[in-house]
Amino acid sequence: VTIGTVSKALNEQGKLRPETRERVRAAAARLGFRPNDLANNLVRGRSFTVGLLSSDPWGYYSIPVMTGIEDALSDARISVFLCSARGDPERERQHLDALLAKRVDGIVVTGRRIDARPPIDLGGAGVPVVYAFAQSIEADALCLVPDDVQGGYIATEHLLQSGRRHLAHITGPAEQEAVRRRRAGMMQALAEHGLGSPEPWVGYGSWTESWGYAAANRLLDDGRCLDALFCGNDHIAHGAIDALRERGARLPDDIAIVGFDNRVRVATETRPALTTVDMELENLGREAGLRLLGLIDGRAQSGVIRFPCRLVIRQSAGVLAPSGNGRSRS
Amino acid sequence: VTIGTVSKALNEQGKLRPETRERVRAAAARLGFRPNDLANNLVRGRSFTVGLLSSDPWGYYSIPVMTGIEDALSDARISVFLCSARGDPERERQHLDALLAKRVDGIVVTGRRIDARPPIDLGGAGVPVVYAFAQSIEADALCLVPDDVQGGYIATEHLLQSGRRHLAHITGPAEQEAVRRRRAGMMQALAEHGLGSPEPWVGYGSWTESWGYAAANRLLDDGRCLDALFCGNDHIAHGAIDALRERGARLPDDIAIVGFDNRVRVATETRPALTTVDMELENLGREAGLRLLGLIDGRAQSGVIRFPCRLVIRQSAGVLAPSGNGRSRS
DNA sequence: TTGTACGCGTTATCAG
DNA sequence: CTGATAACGCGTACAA
Repeated sequence: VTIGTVSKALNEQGKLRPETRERVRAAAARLGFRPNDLANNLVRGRSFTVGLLSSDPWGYYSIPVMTGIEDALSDARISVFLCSARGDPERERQHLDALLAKRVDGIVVTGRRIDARPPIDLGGAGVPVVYAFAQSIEADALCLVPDDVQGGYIATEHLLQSGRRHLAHITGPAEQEAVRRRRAGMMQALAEHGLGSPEPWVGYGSWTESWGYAAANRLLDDGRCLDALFCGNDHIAHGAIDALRERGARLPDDIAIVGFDNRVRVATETRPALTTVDMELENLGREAGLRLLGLIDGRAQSGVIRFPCRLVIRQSAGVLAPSGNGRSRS
Repeated sequence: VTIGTVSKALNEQGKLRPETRERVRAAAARLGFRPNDLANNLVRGRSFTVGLLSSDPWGYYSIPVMTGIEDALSDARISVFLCSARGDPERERQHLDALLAKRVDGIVVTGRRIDARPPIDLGGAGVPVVYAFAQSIEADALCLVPDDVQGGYIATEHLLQSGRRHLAHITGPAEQEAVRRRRAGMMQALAEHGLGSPEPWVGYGSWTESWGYAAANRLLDDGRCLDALFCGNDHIAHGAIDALRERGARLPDDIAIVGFDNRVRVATETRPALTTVDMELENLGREAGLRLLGLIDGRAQSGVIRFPCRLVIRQSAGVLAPSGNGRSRS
């Protein structure tokens, strides 16, 4: 019935008579007693919390990453502070200060895009950091990102395997790393099939359905020889499909289409349903959580690690089995 | 140079010589010293954290709510634990236990839908709770939800103001409260214009683009007299627009369309761009944060509070000014 | 104006 | 096997 004994009873520690242990347990349950983590953490010098600093205002990509992180961390009984900085450096500072004051065991930084960003400023606090779906410009940071080259490769490979030879690529802004890398993966697959030149048509624009619609119409207006379309994301693919349908193309027979992102409410709803590339962000988040645990335990690691994407086959590019089988290509 | 003095210096407390205060500050900055919130919180008996328990696996609605909450709470220097239960009662229990052990000052519960759910089980811990975009079946809970009746009302009113008289409604599953309430708002507006009977066609289905597409096609096949369509969400509206366009209807001249949700990457991308109802979830989240602060400070409140929706006018229903001016109608 | 001692709720160590 | 005590890092009265 003394304070120290209770601790041992509830934590299965030390030598206690089973009867005492049970008596304490019963009393604890009856009183609704819960150990106070704050006090516990104070003496152990750890908070069993991590901060998730997100720059992605709508959570397009943060949500699955976050889910994965939580999944990996819940086994270690670690809770997650969500901090949406919304790209505002001022908010980021405030959140960071709060996290450090709360003595988080680690920090995960997620982005809206994978393009390298300035590192977060820890002010000398030795807190482990991992960038998930984000990259830091500092050399020794640990960054986890999807393998966009491999993603572009398996998308293209799938189109080529189904016998297509005249590809075009409608994609996002040329200055984004993901755009460049997906295009590089496409070129790599084409080259392996001896189709590297002349280079296929590549249209840079925005990540929107309207851009996909406009670009597809332009392709048809130009009267290009075309039997396959690789779209930089699912919204673009949706717009392209609408344009092609309106102009009377039979899909996928006349033109096969592959998208990117596997945004479910989009990809399953196009007519035909969209074959697309999934970045497996939940898995990336889980990996981020696991590696953060590693850093917390003192196992050093750094560098950019790319995780393979997966082809999700629906109807927009025929019904072939996947070929790339997910091995990394970058 | 002593421990207690530092506390006073950094917290602007007690009487100290300005020089000493400055000296301490300089040293603190140099050493990168940060007060340990855990220790502070332990003595103050508050953690300055709240838990956000989300049942919405993809964050469709949780994200804006969450953003608003964070916004409201950051002024009170409160951080947010994100817990995604994904509808799994087991996960919810675990998260809840963790939150209570961490001594959160309050809990916000968000849902995927507003339909009443069982209350969270606090096990007798006196922690304030507010349900945001969620409702509890218990009577005295504080629940904040959008006013779907008013939302349906302003959508319909807008169509009627532009001279339309033959409305139909394509919406989600009949058993969802939001579906019933939006429909009720529609009926109310129609009744006020003497158009309550015969009742307009209402199609219940799923929240998907493909359902909108199918339902619109069915309407045209039936050869119904139709000059306006109120869709239960933007995905449905997108599908309906595609179907109408394919069948040669001129939009919005032949048929005016209003959606629901103001999901930006959808509503701005339809052809024509979609006039739709915004639930202002970020505002709802902010309100949830504010009211949770109220509960924490001991200001009791309870009951279901509905927040008005706002009509966002684009091109799909003509270019009329909004009429309902946002006053609550439920 | 500054230093000292106590308490917050735990766990760990040691003495009984 | 169980009870007492120090320590975790801070704020805060109170003593110097």
